[in-house]
Amino acid sequence: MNGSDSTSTVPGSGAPRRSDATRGAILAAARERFATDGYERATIRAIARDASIDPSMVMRYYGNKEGLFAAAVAIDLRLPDVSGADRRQDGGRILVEHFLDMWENNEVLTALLRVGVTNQAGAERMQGILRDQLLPVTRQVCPDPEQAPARAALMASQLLGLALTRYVLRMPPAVELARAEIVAWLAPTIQRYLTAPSP
Amino acid sequence: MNGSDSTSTVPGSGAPRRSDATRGAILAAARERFATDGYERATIRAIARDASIDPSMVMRYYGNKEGLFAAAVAIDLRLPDVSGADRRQDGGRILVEHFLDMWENNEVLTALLRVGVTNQAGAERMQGILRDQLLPVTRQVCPDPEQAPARAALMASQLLGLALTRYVLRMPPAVELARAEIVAWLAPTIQRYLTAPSP
DNA sequence: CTTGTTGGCCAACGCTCGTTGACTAACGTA
DNA sequence: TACGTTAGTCAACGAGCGTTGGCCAACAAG
Repeated sequence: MNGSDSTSTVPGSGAPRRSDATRGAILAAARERFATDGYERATIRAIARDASIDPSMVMRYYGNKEGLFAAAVAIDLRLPDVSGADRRQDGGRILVEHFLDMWENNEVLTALLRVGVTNQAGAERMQGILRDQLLPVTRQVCPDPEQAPARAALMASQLLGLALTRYVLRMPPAVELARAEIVAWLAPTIQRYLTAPSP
Repeated sequence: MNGSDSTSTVPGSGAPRRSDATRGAILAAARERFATDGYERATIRAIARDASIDPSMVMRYYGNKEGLFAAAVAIDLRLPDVSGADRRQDGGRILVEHFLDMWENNEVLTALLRVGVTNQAGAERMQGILRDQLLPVTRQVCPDPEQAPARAALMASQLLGLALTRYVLRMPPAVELARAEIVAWLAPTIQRYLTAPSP
């Protein structure tokens, strides 16, 4: 729905190609299929059909299915800075709200979660996001940097668990929770994992 | 590893069949494959190979792949009673410890989580477990029974999130958490979702 | 206009899958 | 011993998959 990217893979790099529209259509279709079907059931043929091109084009542009997945799923959580003294005490709420925004506007996150569960490359990609994006934020804020990995893992468990039950498994009571309820319940949890003294 | 079942589907019902050993071997192999590979990549041929029989036997005994999955994955969480006045204040810790025991001794849980993410029938099975097993316990303990679905969903999000990061995605910091650490961090969270006044 | 390059389609390959049905061996009973 | 039932094997089917290579059309540069 959003226009985060449409044509060229890396905007402003290299010469624009005549095929950029097709490349973009393939990536968009791939993201949607991976998000709804997971890795195995998202077939190249179905993705090509969605993009209204021939399956062989996918191979030409992205090499193979794994290459397509790698190109389609690039995630930048754009985590907000919560290291300021005024924001530190509010980090839980800020992070929960940010995650809800992300998950509800970006099908790539659903795609990666679905793929990570049945595909080793997908699982490693998620490990990388924890390590390169969530862990640094945690390290900046939590009391003892040595505890940062454990605290980041706990935060990931709660945030991914919410995404799992609400956006992937679509368990009715999790779907029916209002956004404000989720924030009210989860913010203290995340805040505790982030800054509370270790129990 | 545990001997919760070995031969006949429903112990003590119907006449024992000569093929009960084979049926059991098929179910055991199916559970293992579904747990490690998920639904699509767990092929009937591989399961039959593990059980040292012909793939057609699987079809004969369980009809088709969905039937095999339904027979292989039957989950009873055996949730402890935490409605007693003395246990109510400790429900969080008791439930977290119980879940850890379950997940570490029962590959069926991993199988169902892996399958639920990419398979509609699996997702519905998980919804049923929330509804029929976790929800009743929550309803008995939480202050306002009308809030039970929301509270149960919150508990499920944290507990399934831990299982996801630790047992499925195997994120290193989540794997390295000691059992006591997990209990110490998660018990207050679950306790709060269970009994704290709604925020 | 010619020619090289790029974008795209088509038909087929080899493979694996779930599933089927015919056939054989072992068993239990009379 | 004879026979129906059960357990199991074997070979094949149709379909869908990822992937390949050859071919044609549109464009850009000389």
